[in-house]
Amino acid sequence: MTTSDKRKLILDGAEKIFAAKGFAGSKVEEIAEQAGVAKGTIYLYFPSKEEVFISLIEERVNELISLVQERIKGLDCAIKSLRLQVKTQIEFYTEHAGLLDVAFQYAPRLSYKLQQRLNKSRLKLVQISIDSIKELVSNPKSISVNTMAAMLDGAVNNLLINYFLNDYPIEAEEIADQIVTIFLPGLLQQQG
Amino acid sequence: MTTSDKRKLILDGAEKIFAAKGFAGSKVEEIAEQAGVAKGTIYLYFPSKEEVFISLIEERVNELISLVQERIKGLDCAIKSLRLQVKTQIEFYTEHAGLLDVAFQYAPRLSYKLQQRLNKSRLKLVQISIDSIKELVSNPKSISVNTMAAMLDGAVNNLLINYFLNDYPIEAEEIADQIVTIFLPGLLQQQG
Amino acid sequence: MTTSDKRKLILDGAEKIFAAKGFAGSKVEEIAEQAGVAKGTIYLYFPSKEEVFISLIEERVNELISLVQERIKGLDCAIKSLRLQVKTQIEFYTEHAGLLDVAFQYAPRLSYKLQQRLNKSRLKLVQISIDSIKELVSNPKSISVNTMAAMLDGAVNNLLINYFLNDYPIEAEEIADQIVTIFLPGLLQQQG
Amino acid sequence: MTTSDKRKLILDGAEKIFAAKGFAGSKVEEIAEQAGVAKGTIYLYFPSKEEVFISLIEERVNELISLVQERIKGLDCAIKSLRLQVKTQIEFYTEHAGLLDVAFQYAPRLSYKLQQRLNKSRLKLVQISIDSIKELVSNPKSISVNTMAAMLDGAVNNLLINYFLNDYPIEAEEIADQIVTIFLPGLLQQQG
DNA sequence: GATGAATGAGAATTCATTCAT
DNA sequence: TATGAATGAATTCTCATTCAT
Repeated sequence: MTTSDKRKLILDGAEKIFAAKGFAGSKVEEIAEQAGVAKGTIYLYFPSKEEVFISLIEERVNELISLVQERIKGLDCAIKSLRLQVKTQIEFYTEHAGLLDVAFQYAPRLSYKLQQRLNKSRLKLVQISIDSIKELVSNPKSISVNTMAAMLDGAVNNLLINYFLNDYPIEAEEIADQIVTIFLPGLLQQQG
Repeated sequence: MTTSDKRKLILDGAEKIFAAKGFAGSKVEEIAEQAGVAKGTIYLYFPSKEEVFISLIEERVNELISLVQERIKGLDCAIKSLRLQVKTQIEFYTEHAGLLDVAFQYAPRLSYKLQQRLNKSRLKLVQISIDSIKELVSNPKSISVNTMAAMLDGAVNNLLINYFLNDYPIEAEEIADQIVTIFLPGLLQQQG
Repeated sequence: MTTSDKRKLILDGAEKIFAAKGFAGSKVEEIAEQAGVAKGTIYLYFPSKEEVFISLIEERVNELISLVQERIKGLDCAIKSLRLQVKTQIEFYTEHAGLLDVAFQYAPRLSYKLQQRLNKSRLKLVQISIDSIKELVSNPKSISVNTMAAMLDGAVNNLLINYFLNDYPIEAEEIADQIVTIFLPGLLQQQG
Repeated sequence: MTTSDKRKLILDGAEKIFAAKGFAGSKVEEIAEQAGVAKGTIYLYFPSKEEVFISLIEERVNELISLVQERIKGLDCAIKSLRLQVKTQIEFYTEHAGLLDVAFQYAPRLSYKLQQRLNKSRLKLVQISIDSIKELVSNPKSISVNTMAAMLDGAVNNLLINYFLNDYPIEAEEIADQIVTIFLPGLLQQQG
């Protein structure tokens, strides 16, 4: 097993625990157990519990971005592209349930330097939606693309939380359709 | 000073600290200091730190609900009613910045009994949006009112976070307009 | 029991443990137990184990200095004064066996700021001998008073360690006599 | 490279680290690094960190003894012999600054068996001074040779520490002269 | 022999809660 | 009622030692 295999093992274990219990509620020992390594091993790969946390978020955000970019590459229909972006995001959030919420929730308690790193990741995430909306609404009339992207992201997120809370099965296709159905008319009316 | 005055004092202090530092990051001592009472006094009014937390959320959610109900009472235009509901929510969230997010974030780490209480509050919140949308869209075609309400709530929330992050001034009127502008077309098309 | 009583209790407990086991070998829990308080209580009075250590040394050095100054006050014979100073030092070291050695041993591992504080105490200690020798040897011929004081202090210290190691009973009178017997001729020849 | 070469490498590395940071403050990893070997290699040559420590002291003490014996062999003047012994000790202590102090400081925390071994080394060291004083003071009047030797050793040690603390350059000749100047008269008066 | 990744017992420190005043 | 000193369970991080390569 290579060094980066073990790093991945730890991050995967950390994700399960952090997503379930939040940052403060997750014990390093639990993470180690979940990852199948010893407590001390975690400190060979990361200098602190906080650094495990930040690294995990950065990793996942980058994965999501790569995934979206790869999938919508070459699509020529802006509506299809938006829908696919939303769907990919839903699938990813579902697979990493709760993690990203936990992530940004804890930001204010981290050191300034770590907050900066987290915020960079957060901005990368919103950028995905910004790109998709830009493609769709080239000259928005009255609302900025950023604002529209923020609404879209929030709607996606909260709809998922709602599904989780009610224990509905998450069907990415269906949810993506619902989102697009509600948003598309409003977005299109923004076309200048 | 009456008993309920002191209770209020404690909850107000707790809100400031919880909103800034999250549940785990907030020390009882800090809350006491912020409230201007001694640490021990808090335990005269609440049996535990967790109970302070839950009581605070319940209190604030009830305040928001009363406020919305009072404001939209007697309005006969559904669109105006929706807009006012959104605006009120924005003003309230702004005043209690971060608190409600913190609240629901911590839910999974509380005991089952306390989670039940928190979820009741959460459902009450979504209910506000459900009521407004029901008024607007009496017979939705393909998407449930709950789903639409969840999107709306998520969009409101996230837009606010976006404003905070970018240090834009929060103008409730303007933000409410933006939300309604994007959502209204989609919602109206749902009219069966 | 007043606040300073408890502080004293902790320092007394710490002295026993530090002297017996050194800084690194002493556990905060043991110190607490020895002092008859809970582990957490120590952190009400001192911010860290290191601070307990430094405070203890400072306290004891100040006590020794006061004791010597008080005892030799008013003596007009320099030889008697030197002898009394040596004797007092011996009695004090005996009562606080090993503590001061431990103290200065650990200096290099403390932070710079704490080292400064320790060194101040160390200099205060040597100053006692310097004062006594100055009184005896007003115009030293070839060796500085500081140098002579350092030899005297070292001899006192090591003689005591030697007694401890061999489990001889420590008779301050006798040891003071031995020191003075060996040193006096050499010191007097330094009289310019 | 032979087995004993590597052993020497490790002990030399250990000395630097132990002298600078004490026993508890020295990490096996640092010692390995300083010695230019891997951590695991140390455990091929020594069963534990403690054993590295004790072996180091024994080695150095034996070197010092050999050095003194060799140098004063054949000298017929007892005073010159004493002075040379002191000077050799000073040179050795200077070269191995701090090591021996560290050594005996840690004795109480070692296992009984290891303490015995350390004490044997300590006695060997004092024996050097005892031998020199015996040569000078064949029938001491009132103070035992051991006692005088302990004073001498303490004075040498402390004078060196004093020089270190004040950052004076260590001139073995000069310091040996100062020691002998102060001690000789007292010692000679002990001649029965 | 040599390596250094992995282990896990052990220690310092924190902080919710209690309780004597 | 109100206080805040005292408690000790719980948690993060360290580092001597082992062992597979």
